[in-house]
Amino acid sequence: MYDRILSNLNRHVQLSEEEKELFTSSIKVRQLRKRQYFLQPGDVMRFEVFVTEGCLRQYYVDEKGQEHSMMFAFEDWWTGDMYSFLSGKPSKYHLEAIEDTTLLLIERNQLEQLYDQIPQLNRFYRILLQNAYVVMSERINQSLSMTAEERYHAFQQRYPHFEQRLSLKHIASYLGITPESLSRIRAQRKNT
Amino acid sequence: MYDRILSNLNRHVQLSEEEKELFTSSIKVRQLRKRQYFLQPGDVMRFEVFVTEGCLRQYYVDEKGQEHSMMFAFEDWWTGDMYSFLSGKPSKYHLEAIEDTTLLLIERNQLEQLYDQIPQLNRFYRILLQNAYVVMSERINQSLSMTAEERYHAFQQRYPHFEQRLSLKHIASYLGITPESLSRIRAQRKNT
DNA sequence: CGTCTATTTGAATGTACTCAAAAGCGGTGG
DNA sequence: CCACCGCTTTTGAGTACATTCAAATAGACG
Repeated sequence: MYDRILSNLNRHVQLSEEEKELFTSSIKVRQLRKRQYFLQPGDVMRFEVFVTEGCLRQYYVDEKGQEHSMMFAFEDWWTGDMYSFLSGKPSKYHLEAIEDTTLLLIERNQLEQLYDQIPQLNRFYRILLQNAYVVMSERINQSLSMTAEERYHAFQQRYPHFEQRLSLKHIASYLGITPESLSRIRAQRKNT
Repeated sequence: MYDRILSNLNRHVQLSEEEKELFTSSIKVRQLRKRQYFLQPGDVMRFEVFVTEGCLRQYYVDEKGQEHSMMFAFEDWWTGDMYSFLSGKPSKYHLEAIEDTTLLLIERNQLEQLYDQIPQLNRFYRILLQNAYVVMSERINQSLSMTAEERYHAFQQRYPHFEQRLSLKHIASYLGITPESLSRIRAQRKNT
């Protein structure tokens, strides 16, 4: 049950058995079926979310009614809504399971306690966040310097396994282009 | 000298006098004149950087030779290159003073020590990073959902004071458009 | 003052979008 | 198991927004 999250922690910190015990005892489990929502706009995100199975999509619907995928979290990824989680204010995002999904949850208060009880955890979340930040910068970089086609290929290279598990529509909304455009980019590729 | 950085710290953590002493004793100071570089591609970023006076621009030059501004750090902001700082690998970015600038620097090793000596500092950098992350998400959001013109107005609203201190060219490269386009957007505004 | 860079303006071009319709695919219920 | 419905993907035609290239103007700095 907790193997995946513990080995995830273990990438950056070594915890004692008691610490592991303490950590896992703060975890809640949540099952979602495909198309179910974990969070919708207006909700407050009260948890840190770890995906053990399946995939969550975080997306935003703009004033024009367009969906924009901010991130996909497959098994072994952390996700959530940092802004809402920290500020306690309502989220702007949807968090939707795009496959049958299992989540592990840590509530905010619990996490604060854990920070005190397991000092290493500060380090762990710092590293997690730093990595997330670097990935984000990379993405901004790409949105500034690349064409739609280049962004698509960069996406394929960085996340080779995503392609099979995501619909064209979802990938397009992550890249910031229309499904039609992505379809054309793909078609073009095949004929070269 | 250290007032600005100490009151910056004070936003999120309360340090004792000894802790402040310890912290400031790890700081190096660096003066840059307008157009001087603090970092260039290939350099390794060895410092956390705090701007006390002036402004640093972080930018990236892509394969086509285009400049893309990733961020501007005015007085009272932290900046750097997270990726290079953490990994010890060469940076892709330029860090250029666009005004006469004063920087406070904390070397990586020193910071690691400070984390141990001043546990609160973990908290401080976590919050700093969380905020930076939220700002970044916001920016990705905008690049996915807004036109050039909308991004420009969002930029003006969020950073009303930047406009006077940044050139059109720099703003354009931050928004991901050409200087010509931004010039036209501005011209259009005036005639309505 | 002269030089260099930044900004503006114009015309032509291109990339990606919108709208529309057809084809493909998957799931559901009879 | 097949037929149907809804959703996804593809394809086409016309359009819009932003780019490129070029040249003129304005501004900054020595």
